[in-house]
Amino acid sequence: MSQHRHPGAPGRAGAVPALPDLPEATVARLPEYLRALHNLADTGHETVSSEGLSAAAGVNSAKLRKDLSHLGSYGTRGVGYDVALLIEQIENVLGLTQRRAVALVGVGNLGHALAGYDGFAGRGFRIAALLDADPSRVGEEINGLVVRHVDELATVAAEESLAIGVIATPAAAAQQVADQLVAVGVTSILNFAPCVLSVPEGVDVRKVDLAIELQILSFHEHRKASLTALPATGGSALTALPGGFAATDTQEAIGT
Amino acid sequence: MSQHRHPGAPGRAGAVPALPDLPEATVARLPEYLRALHNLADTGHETVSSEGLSAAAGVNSAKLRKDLSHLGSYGTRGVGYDVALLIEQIENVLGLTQRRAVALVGVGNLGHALAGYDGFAGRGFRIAALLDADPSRVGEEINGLVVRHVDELATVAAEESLAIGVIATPAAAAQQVADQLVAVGVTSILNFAPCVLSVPEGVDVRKVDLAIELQILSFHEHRKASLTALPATGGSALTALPGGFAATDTQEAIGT
DNA sequence: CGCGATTTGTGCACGTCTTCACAAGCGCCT
DNA sequence: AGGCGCTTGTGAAGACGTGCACAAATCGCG
Repeated sequence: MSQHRHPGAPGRAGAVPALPDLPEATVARLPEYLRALHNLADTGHETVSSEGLSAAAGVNSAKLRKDLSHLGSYGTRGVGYDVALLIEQIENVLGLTQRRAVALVGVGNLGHALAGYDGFAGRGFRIAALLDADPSRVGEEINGLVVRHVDELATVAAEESLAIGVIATPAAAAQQVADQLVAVGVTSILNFAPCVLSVPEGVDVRKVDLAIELQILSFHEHRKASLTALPATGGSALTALPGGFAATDTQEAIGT
Repeated sequence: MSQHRHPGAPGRAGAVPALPDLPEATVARLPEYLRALHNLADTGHETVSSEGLSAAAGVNSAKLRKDLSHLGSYGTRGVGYDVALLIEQIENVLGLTQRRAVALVGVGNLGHALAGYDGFAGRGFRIAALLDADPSRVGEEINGLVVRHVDELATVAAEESLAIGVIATPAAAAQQVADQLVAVGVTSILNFAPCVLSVPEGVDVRKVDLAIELQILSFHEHRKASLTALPATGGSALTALPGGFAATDTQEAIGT
């Protein structure tokens, strides 16, 4: 039951968690593994093989093993991974041991939905404040939180240590909000506004854009339509895929 | 003003648009370029250089040129790209010339927000139907559309050709909805439910998971905190980044 | 105690993506 | 017409990510 201590893990740092400098692609998949692991834990599984976990997470088993190997050696050959231990390790690496405070700016259509999203509390986050620039929205109560004016951001930041800012404003306001977030010390931003943010070095920005996702799907749809229009060069070109389909964020064809 | 005809473009297909088999990474960035181009067009720009466009889209200029070169040669050396022409070409490649019909399943918290999202109409999509399994939600009118029961999916599909299905249900219902979508011929799915979907070959699934995005940010936050805790080995390790930061979906540090 | 079944962890080869650096091409000015 | 500056398009090299295939390690059983 070692709380969080790699026995002889690689990576030479002092005493602290010892960040193993994970590949970015691995980091992006760890949350996926974590979710699958929680599911397994809830259904009473004590251990899981790389094969089983990879199936649950929708990835290749070799990839999963390589990903996990970057965290250290937390598996037992011939047995598999201890579910509880692995959950603990991944949460540790992702920094989810502390419940991070999230400030959500923009309480419009999307902001409302995000404020009511239960995936926050369940996955290591806590909405610390709802903010909006529109005075008519200030004071509204959503999910037990009162909307405050965005200019109170400094006050909010003083009250508690904000880790992450979520921008759910129109594109026109996003840059200004980002600047305000950065000004109060936020160094991680999740941007739902369809625009590019410029931020100083050291600040991370991730973007989620619904329209972009749809357009990527549209491309594939367009491509598939063109393919079926052709007389299928070389056998069943549709059932046996051309073989360049699956990519970064696209899952495809996981059996029956 | 050639409507859509590559002069001597590579890629040997019959007469139709001639899909050049773009790299997936390029496809993922084209929508970004498209948005930047629309902004430029709205502000009166006739042409734009790769440098200018790449700055507006938040990417490297060489990458942008290589991406665009995959579409064909639509630039003029010494001048740049014709904004209107490039918009047309990208929309053509992405299959946005036809307004694709989107079926949105799950009209809960998030579904409401998506139904009200104006990025659909503006970017080549049209919500063809709102569906939900909850009878108490059926009949509700959102944004001019009436929510129908998910079992009517076949009827909806018969009425018009559904291109894309969006799943905004709880995770528990997502797989069943996906099956239903596939059953009526949908071959592209955008999944907001935090779970892995299994679909037959030839069906594309893209996933958007808020919690995952936050957890990835959490990791970087965690890492940055650990770094500042150290006595900064080797000069200003914080202002001069370790140099392995920027990745797939993460923009970082775009100057002042 | 040894053996076989099982599963992890990883070296290696391959493919994809990114970035640099520069030749080729275009327009403008003289 | 010729030259000059600017910008595209691309070859090549390097970084990164993926997946195979197998050795090393562990458990259970006879």
